[in-house]
Amino acid sequence: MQNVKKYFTEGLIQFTILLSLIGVRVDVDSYWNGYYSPLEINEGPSSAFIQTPFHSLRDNWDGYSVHPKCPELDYFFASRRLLDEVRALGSPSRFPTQLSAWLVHQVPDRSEFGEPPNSTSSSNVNAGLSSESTGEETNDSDLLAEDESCSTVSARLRGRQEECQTATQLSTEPGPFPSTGACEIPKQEVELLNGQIDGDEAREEPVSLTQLALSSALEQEGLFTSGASLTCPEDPRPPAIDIHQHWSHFLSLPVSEFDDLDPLVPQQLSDLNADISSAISQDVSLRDAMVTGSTYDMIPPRGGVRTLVARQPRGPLFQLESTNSSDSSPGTTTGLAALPFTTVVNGMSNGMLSHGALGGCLDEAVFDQINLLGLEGCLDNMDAQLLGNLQGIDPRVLEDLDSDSGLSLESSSRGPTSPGASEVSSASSSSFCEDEGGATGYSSEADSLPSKGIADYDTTWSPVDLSESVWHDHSYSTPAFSHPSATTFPHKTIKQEPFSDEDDDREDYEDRELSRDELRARALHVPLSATEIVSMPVEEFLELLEGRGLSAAQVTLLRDIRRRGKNKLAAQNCRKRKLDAITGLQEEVERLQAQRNRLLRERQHTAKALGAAGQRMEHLSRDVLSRLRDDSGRPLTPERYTVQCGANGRVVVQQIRRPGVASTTAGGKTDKRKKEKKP
DNA sequence: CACGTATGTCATGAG
DNA sequence: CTCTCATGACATACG
Repeated sequence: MQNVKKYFTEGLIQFTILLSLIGVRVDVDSYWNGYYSPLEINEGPSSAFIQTPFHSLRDNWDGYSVHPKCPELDYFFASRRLLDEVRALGSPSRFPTQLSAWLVHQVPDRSEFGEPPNSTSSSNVNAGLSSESTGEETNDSDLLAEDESCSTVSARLRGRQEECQTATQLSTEPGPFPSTGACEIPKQEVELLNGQIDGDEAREEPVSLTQLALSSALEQEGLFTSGASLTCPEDPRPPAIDIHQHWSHFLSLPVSEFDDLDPLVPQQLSDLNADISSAISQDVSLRDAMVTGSTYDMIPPRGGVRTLVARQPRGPLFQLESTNSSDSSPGTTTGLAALPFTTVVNGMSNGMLSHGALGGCLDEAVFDQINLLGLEGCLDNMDAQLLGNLQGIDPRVLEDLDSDSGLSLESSSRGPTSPGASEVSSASSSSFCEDEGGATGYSSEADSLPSKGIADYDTTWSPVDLSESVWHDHSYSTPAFSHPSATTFPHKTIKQEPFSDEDDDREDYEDRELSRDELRARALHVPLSATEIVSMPVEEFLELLEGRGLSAAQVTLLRDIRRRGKNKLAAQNCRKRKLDAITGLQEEVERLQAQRNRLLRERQHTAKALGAAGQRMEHLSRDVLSRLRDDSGRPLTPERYTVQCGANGRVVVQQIRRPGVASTTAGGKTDKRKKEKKP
């Protein structure tokens, strides 16, 4: 009997929970106010969030003294707590919590319907809850994290319901109830419940509910439909627009139909999947557009977000740029200070270049330039053989210089013009030789400059400066500019590798490695490397320009070298920023895609749960109606009665209105029954 | 040879 | 005004 009442109570509670799930405020107070009114459910913390043993609640139930032996004790507490849960569910906006609450109640229901009861162990219950609430996606950490809050509430609800079940079991046990306080429920309430409630366990009841006990909920529905007749005059068929049918329709919707409930995500799952694919394709497009696989690889990092890592397309520069994103100080020489060293280290690590070999190349380059300038006399201690070899480079050097277009070669004839003016004048594809008839001239100057170059060198630059700077001046075409000390190491690892092991290519190597500006600088006997020219402070640079008695061509060249070097660094930084921005956007796209997938999984999970809730609610509604009796003692049929919630939150069993037939509200009916059975 | 990429350079604007 | 930086555009080298 107690099980019957418990079942009925839980059925009502679950029904109210289900009503709350669809946004209807549930108030069962009016239904139970005859038993223990007022139900101050909203007073104090909800029992769902208190881990108080139910034994302690027995003594503190709003002044009501409940006897521990009372068979209604479990029902009493269960109802109170479950009502608290219903109230705690609150607005429909907290749907996940509500859904979790419903899922919580699914578990004991299952245990009632054949699953092995484990309600006596809260740990077991909680364990079952975790597996229940998460469903088939328990291995999904995201969903677990998302459902953590819901699971917490669910666990509490489960705990409360477990207490109720425990109370039920304890109440059915023979002997004194193990409670500290005395509880007592009026006898008429027990009678009322005995008369009203029955269920599958009703076979335990002696007489009255046998017929109901013979059938399950669905069977009862058919039974009542066929044979039962209520005292209320009504048509045998429900109206077309029936709340119950409406609910049934709502609850009988397939899972996919519940997708429409989410206005924020109106698309169907199939569409969403298509969107995912499209998003992936867009991602790939972006990736392909911005970073081709020939140069970059998308490697999955630890965090799951792929990052761009350069495969050293032409040197370690982009590897440094792409990976060292933190070094994003725009254009600062300090930020780029590590470039030369990194380049050197990388080049050395590759084993493609030895310091000795590079030293030889540098020597050759130096001698080559010296030879070009006719400065052999200044370095008479150099290897004549090497110089002779280097002399063969001269024509090609000149050709290369001639072929260079867009050179901003400020001839001395134009005077020390501003960089812009010189660039405009040099915008044409005129060869360097042709333009450089003056101080910065190269080919023709090679022959005409020796004496002048020697003179300039002697007058403006010290031999020490020349030797040091020339030996270090190999890095203008490389991203290494900042640290002069690093110039002692080879800077050009990109193009050195193919030629480092072949002596025949040294000439080409040197020819390619030396930038045009460096060649010009050497032609003008500027012993400073481009790195030094670019990286030196502006004060020092100005002092250099003004204090050494440089010619106009030298000043112009120095300015251009500095300007171009600065601009080159700026361009590298700009491209680095662009690449970082692209990488960041790509990571953002991936992150959003992952979030979207997670939300889609959550939505799918919710839709499944909601569909199951709908089915459960339909069954529960029928079951509840089948367990109620009208004035004639006959069960209520879903065809003629519906369980609804009023605007005030009251749970009512409403008779289905039919045209021309007066109907009674369920609230009145409920109250009526209560009044009838609780005088 | 065409194409894509990397890099350097120039022009320009802003600080 | 000069210097520096950022950036688009263009040119060139290279695979």
